[in-house]
Amino acid sequence: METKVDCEIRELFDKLSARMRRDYSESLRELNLHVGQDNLLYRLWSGDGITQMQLSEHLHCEPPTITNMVKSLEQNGFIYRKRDEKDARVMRIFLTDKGKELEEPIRSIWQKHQEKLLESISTEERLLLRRLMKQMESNLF
Amino acid sequence: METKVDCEIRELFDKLSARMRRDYSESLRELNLHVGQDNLLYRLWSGDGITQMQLSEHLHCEPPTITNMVKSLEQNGFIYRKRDEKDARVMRIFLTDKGKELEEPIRSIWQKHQEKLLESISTEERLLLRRLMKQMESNLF
DNA sequence: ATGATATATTTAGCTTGCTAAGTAAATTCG
DNA sequence: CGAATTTACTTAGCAAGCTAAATATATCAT
Repeated sequence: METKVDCEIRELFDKLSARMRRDYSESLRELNLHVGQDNLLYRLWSGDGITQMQLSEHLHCEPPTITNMVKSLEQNGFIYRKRDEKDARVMRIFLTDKGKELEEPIRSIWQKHQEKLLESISTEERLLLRRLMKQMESNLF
Repeated sequence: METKVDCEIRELFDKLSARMRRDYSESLRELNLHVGQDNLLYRLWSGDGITQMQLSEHLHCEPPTITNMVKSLEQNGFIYRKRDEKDARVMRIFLTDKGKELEEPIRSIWQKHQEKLLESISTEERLLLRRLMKQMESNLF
């Protein structure tokens, strides 16, 4: 009985996150972006010039993943890389104007999807949901 | 204020699903499996011999993705493919013994992760969580 | 100072996931 | 019956994400 509930939660979570990913993917395509790149840009909006290592920590993904994402974003003119002056090992990542211009449209896409996701869920329920998700998050770490 | 809650839910959801994916990935590696392959096998346990098209619908992913997953699982000896006798276009997918043997260890991995995820969350809260997730799911479709 | 170790990034190679375009078989319709 | 359409799958090519191993620079300890 309990196991069944848990299992449905696992399955639901799986289905939901896959579905959200696909939906985001579709919306972001209009901006010439891939899923995940929005999160990287988000980090840069709240502070340019951080290192790939810092991005890797903030986005919870491995350094080679950052290398690839950064390469792709650079080729598309959204960011540029500059070697650190003090430490020649580190690369610092900066937004181009083109990259800065994406903040508004991306935030608007996020909001659109959030609204759709949380439709017909009350404020109290949203708060509860957030609490439960924070609990789950701390369970995993 | 409301927007902030929504936004945190989006971010939390993102972080949680990425984290779960990484954790599953690590556990499944011991079985020589990749994340996602477990779900495909799960479908087959509840009924062998379905077509790639049916897999594609059940797993909510595109036919080329199924082609790739099936190819990889076949090369590793977990499944085999057989052309349909009536319709030469369709491929039917079957479990090998090696594939059938994975059911127990995979279920046990799932359960282990579910327990960790839902630790310290009461049965009432789990039920509520499930309801909210079902609501979100139907919002997206 | 120099040899060993640690850190930041890259490269190679894999799978999941996608789209667009191709192939082959079945079905439909004139 | 035969041409057009639909259906099932494959191929090619891309990005996210991973691991393992390579490279290059810094730092630490002797």
